[in-house]
Amino acid sequence: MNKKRYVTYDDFIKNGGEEYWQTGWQSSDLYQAEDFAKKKKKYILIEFPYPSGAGLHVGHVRSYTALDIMSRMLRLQGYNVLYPIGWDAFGLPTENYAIKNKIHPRLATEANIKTFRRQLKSLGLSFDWSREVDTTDPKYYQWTQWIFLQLFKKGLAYKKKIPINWCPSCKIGLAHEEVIDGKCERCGTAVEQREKEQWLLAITKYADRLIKDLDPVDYLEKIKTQQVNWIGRSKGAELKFEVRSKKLEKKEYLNVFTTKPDTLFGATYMVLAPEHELVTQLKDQIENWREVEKYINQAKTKSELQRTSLEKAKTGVELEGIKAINPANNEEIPVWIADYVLASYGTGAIMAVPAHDERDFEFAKKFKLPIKQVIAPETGNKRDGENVVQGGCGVVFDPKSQKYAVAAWNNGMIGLFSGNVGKTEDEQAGILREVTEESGLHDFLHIEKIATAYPHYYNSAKNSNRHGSAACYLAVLKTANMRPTKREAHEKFELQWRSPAEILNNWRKYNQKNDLDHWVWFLRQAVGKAIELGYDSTSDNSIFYISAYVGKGVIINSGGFNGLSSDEAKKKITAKVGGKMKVQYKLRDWIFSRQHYWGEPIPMVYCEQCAQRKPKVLLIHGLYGHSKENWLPWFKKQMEKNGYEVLIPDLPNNERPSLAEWLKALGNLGIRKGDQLFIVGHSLGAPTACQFILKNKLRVEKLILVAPTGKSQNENNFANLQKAGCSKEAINCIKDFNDANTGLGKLKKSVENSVVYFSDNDPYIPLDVQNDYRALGAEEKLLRSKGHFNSNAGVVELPEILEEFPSALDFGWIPVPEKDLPVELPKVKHYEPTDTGESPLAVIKDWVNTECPRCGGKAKRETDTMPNWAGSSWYFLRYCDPKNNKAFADAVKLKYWLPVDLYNGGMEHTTLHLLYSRFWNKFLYDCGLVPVSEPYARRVSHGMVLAEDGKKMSKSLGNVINPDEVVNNVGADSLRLYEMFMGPFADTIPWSMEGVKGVRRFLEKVFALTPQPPLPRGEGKRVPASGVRVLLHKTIKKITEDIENMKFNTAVSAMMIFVNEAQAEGLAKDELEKFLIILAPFAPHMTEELWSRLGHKQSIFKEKWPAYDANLTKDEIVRLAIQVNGKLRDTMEAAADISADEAKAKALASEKVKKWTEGKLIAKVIVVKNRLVNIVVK
RNA sequence: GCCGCGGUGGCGAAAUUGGUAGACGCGCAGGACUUAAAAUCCUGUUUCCGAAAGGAAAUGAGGGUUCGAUUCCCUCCCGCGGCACCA
Repeated sequence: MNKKRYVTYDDFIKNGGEEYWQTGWQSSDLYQAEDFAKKKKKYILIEFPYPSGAGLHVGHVRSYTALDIMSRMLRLQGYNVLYPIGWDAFGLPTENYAIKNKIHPRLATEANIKTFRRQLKSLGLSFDWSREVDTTDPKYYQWTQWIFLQLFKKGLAYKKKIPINWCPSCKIGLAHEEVIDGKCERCGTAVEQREKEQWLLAITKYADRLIKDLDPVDYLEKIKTQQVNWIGRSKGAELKFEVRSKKLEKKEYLNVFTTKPDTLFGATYMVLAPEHELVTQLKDQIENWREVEKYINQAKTKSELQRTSLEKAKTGVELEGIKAINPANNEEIPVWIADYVLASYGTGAIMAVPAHDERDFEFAKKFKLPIKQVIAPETGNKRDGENVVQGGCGVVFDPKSQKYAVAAWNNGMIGLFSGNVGKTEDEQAGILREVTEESGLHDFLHIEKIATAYPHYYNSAKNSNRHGSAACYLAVLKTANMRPTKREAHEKFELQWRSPAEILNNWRKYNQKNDLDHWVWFLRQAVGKAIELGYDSTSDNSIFYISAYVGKGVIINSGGFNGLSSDEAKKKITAKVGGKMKVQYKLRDWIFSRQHYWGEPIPMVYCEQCAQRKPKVLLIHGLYGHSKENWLPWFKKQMEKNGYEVLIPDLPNNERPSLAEWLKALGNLGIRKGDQLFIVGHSLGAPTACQFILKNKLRVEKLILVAPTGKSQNENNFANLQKAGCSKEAINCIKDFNDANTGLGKLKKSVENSVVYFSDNDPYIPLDVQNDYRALGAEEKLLRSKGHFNSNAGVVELPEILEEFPSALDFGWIPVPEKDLPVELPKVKHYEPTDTGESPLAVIKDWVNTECPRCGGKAKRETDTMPNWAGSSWYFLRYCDPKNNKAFADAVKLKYWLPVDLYNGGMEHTTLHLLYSRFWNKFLYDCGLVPVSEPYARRVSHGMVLAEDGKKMSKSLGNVINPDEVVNNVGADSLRLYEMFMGPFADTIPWSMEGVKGVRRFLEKVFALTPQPPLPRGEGKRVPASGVRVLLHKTIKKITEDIENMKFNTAVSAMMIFVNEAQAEGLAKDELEKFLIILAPFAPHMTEELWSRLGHKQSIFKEKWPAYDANLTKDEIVRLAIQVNGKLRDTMEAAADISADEAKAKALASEKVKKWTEGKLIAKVIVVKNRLVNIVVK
């Protein structure tokens, strides 16, 4: 107990009252989470801070306090709460600070952490300090490196040459997030693109799951949508175009990705990204190479700034001498390069459909390329009994009057001149005939087809519902000479001249059923055309313009596909030209290399000798198999192209094989233990492969089994084999092989990685065979309709399998053995980046030069380091077991604590950190190392705290609020309470020093409420009863619910209301105690002080959260509003749950109400229980 | 341009999700205490008319649905955040 006596709250703050309790808490185990405790667990997590030199921000205080309140309440409610803290300390600001001040980043980091720790402790946050982690601690980053190695082993980390953001002034590669508006964050120089080999993580392989698994978790909706948009999944087709050149005999093909294969007939040209490899490949065939080269170079040096600038005018160059063939109609179309096509998305090439894509449209207009409509918009709403018709309308323009001809109907509506076209009649002739019959106009200067649509509409003249193709023609008048019109034209409408704006205005009134939608669209396009042609110089071209139609509709101008809906046509047209449906993502693989000092070293070694030696692939065929069959020849060719040595032996006796014989034959291939070896086994080759590895004790990088035979094959499968012409003896051989295939569990040790392919329609290998190979711990992949992966099922290529092998860029990259981790950051004199753009580590010769872990020869370490997203991608796992030196965390502890029940962070981290950490967690889950596939059950985010001037706090503006000062002036409790009270937790709110005074006054009142010396139990200034007691229980209920819903601002206000009442009415001791407990999470120091002052020996945080009496939270007397016609005229008090009739009678009896109802008819009385009575009078 | 969020007193904001708009706090005004100031306490405080009683208007603007709209629907304006040639 605090021996000091504080008379006022001010005494308490000024004389170290808060520090006293902080010291007390530190030496207790109050806030320590207990592994495996029987109590229910709750894992509450804040994003761990970056310990910058600026110290703690009041924004940190806001979110940490909020979750502190949550944690404290949960503990009081009996939960075992984990609320940990740590430091995300690698990264640029510290490195820059170190360079500038010539101090080692390690020392700077330590100093900063010290400050942060002191500041956080001064706020009375209930972190479990015994679990503190620091990403820059080798004991921590050892495991960050370890996870990277697992990613590498599973083929998810790979090297690739990619363009990076290069600052020519700092001579350094910049991370995406270091580029602000196309300029270097540090020096403001415009950033260039430069090619560099980088480590990438294949997050795109997880793209689908990162979207799907958002479904069950409780994230704020906007966080989910931001993640989904960032991943940017789109479904489409990959289509192949033939490319021809005048000189070229050999055919080349160009793949494009499109979400709209239904518009293929409208593809009138193709565009490649300037970086597309085909461009340089075709260099000799391109007639205007100089011009093309110039454009490519321009695109390369075009800075990020220029690319993102507002000016988005399309540029491009045609590849002269090159043509592509549209596979839909075999038409020759031109090929262009343009930088509006991105190399990094899809295939880096597009088919351009200007009629149905805005960007293509703009490009086509600028370079005068043909525009061909192939989708007609379907407008209006489908109706019963539609007659199918064909027709259209004419938009007739008179250049002299600058007006358009319309039919003005008797009922006030304006129409276009339109009608049906006969079956044998030419469309244009028919529509012009209708125009002349109805208007009399016939002498035209210019006639042009504008577009076709498929409207549903009601024809009032013919009283029928109609649907069908409608074309629109623009007709520019030469003279206004007239011909006689049809009778209908005299009787029902007359010819008038109007401006297009007037016409649209008129249609707005009559278009309730969307019957005129196609006309609206036609008019926009036709007038746009008239403007473009220079006839119409008065209409507003921001309203009337020709545009691409990007919606759905009915297929036209597409051969046999005409009349289909665009959705149906997608699949059919794709199938016709041999394309395949495909999914694309905006998400790119994660660039994981940084050329900086202050990050985790990437634990890889490059060995020149190993790189020179070609890795071997041994492919073992199956029963009846040989090297010239199925996908094997294709595989050999592809893999050799990729730099592998491929062995596909023809094994003896392939019609009646014996395992011993096969193993012997394989043994003679000259495979040695030191070889970098990959083994593929197809069908019966699979058990052979397994036994071959076991027998020869080989080390294998990756084992790939395709449609493996296994003991789970059943008689049915063998019967199928027999039907296919397989002899009984051969079938017995299969059984022999399968029986001999044992000891697979041992393979795990010598095989780094394994994968098994099955097909969903394999007649011989049932999916049960998966069980036979489970001991391998292999990844299982199920492909669609591949049969038994043989040519009978049409499998002569197997592109999926190529992705299992590292690319040539990865040859020679050897992982550091796990026992040698961590690879520690060496001590250096300078942390500055080098002139060559290499990491500063590259110059530390002692460190860089090392031994190859595979061959023992001379090798060099990777000098790039990891981005600072690495350490933060798994820190929440480490908190569960922070001191473990055998594993990143113990599986059983993870099982107890995960998932994180509540995770709070800033919106700025929803796309990167959140996505990256979900990805790593999923990966570890797939490895069986983490118990949940989604790490965070609930994610919320906090709003920013702005400076008092409404701007962001910044040193240069001098508007920073330092939490230390606030704590010194008013105390930590006031700071905490104010940050909760300032507004909704998720909103951005400016700081107000005046506002702090308000909560401080509140705390002073509470302090004064506790008498000294303490009162005996049950006694107070008044006899305990009624009002205050009821309010207390209501307040307990509200605070409990508000904390759960993170509505801290209203919780504080409810406590203020309670204290105002208690001050006036007095308070019994037990009531005061209950109140102090609910206030305790918000103001821990003061409540702890008052608790001891009331005579308690134990901490208030050892108490139980008070329960409320539900009976007391219900009102006995309610105040009802009395409205007349919805306006408040009086109120009345009544017993709760008063009946509707009584309430009505009572309301009608009110004098004030009578004033308003007198002499009027009471039409209706609405009674809302316990709320109001509304009298409707006329 | 697209997506998401928001617009309520002088200020930060409440409003049981369609039911008495402005709780609570700040500020301001008047008063008490004081020689005085600060602090504290009391009273008032959306705007307009009115001495008051009372009345009218009001939740960015306009329209709609409803007995009743800050809340639901449509159109528009403004602010913030994210993405930005993603085929």
